[in-house]
Amino acid sequence: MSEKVRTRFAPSPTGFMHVGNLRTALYEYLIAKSLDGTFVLRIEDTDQDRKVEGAVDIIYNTLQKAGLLHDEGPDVGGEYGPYVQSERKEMYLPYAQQLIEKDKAYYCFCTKERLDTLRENADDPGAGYDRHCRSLSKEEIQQKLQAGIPYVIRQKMPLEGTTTFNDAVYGTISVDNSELQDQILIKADGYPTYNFANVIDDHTMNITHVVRGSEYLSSTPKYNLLYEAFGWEIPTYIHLPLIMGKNDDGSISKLSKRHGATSFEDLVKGGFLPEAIINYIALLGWAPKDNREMFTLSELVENFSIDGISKSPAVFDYDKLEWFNGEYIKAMTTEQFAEVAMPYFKQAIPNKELDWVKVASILQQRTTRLTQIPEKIAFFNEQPAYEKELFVNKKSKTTLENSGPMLSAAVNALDALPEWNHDSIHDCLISLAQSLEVKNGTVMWPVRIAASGMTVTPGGAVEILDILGKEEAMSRLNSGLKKLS
RNA sequence: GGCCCGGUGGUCAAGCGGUUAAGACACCGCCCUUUCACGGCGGUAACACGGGUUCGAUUCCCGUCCGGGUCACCA
Repeated sequence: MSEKVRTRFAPSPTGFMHVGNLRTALYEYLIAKSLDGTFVLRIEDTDQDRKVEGAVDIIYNTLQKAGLLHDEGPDVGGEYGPYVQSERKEMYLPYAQQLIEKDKAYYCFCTKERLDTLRENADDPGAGYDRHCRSLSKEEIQQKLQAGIPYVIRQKMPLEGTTTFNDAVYGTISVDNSELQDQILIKADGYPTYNFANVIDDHTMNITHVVRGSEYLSSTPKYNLLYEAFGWEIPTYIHLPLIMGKNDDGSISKLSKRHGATSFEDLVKGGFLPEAIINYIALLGWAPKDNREMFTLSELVENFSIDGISKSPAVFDYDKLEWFNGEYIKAMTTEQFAEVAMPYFKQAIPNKELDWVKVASILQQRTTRLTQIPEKIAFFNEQPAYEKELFVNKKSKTTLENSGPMLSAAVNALDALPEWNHDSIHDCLISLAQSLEVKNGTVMWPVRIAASGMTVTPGGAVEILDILGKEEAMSRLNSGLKKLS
């Protein structure tokens, strides 16, 4: 019987979802789904000091918004639960004791203080633990245990030889065992360390593909030694290239807060759509066989394959994300766009009821981030003060001298319109330009300036007048006229 | 510093012994146009370096350099 693929996303509840984590979750989801497998969510909360209130909800919300729905997890259940490590606390110690019996682990009674001074006094920055307790006699151990001296359990690394493992993207990697520290498996508070809990949980939850960032590459030999000590089958390792950020000095490093918005929530707050974020990060470290770029989540499932994963780190490019975002915005219907844009409309124009679909229609092609919307439409709410020099435009052939007459003619023609809508305004102004024998821009420019007070606006003179409504439009035009006289 | 990994335009990236070395973003120019966008067309720009292997290396091997990661009672 061939085993079903199972991947897991195992975040710690830190209070935000870093895009690197989200990308890992995405690939885990894609690997599982593209292989008809199961995607599991497991919460890794073994660090009691770092507990953050509400952090688990952020994880749920993010996965939900991103569309990465898990098949098993704390909230949806499953047959391998519990899915929260703190609730599994009791099961780790017996496994660690099993390792002690097999002489693959040992009790360590060293205090934190001793370790600190050890570290301070070391000339070699990579010296690490001196294995002081590794050779304690059985009697000494019994004695200390009975005396209630706090202890941790450490993994007993082989002193010689090498450990080799295979990674689906990086290939075969060998490390000298002498490089490996006797890492802690069980902490003094009884909780397992991440590395230990990971192995136990992945095995007991039947995880077949361990997917994680390449920062774990160098600790993977330790995992393997653990699997081997237990006699467990080693999972398929899939290490992902890191997502980097560019620093001010031009160097790059692991993407972090100083590089700007790096959490899913921050990005959404910054006006990016979840679909665009997913699409973009899917391509950070993976490429399809063809050169396609636009993918919905389900299209990613169809096209994803492990051999398309890249080895080299990728710099997060906000410009490219923004391009994707713009593409997603343009692909919406106007009504859909109006809906997602509504909070931003209300922010800029809290007290007026405009024809929001019309507003959306002039904005949609020029919006790449939703947060750009308020400043673009604020002039509808209130006309900004402007200098009459705005009426001068070379390309439209407008000057301080001819703008007045143009505007005046437009006011007269517009005022006489029986109907006020896009087409009537358009035809009126176009025919005005024709009868005056000037280019369209020569009448449109002054009208748009007077209507908006802005040199750059979404939409042209016609759209703006239409949305403003006749009363407000005429009032603005007339005050523009006053300014020019 | 030790160990591990990586190195194709500014960025993401195809390529997997023989190519005029794709494509996308960004940038620049032109066109369209009632502003700005959108759209269309075009352009600048890359195989880190040095040795091998080979008839032939961006592709394979070695070294150098550069970059990153990792060396916690954090995950």
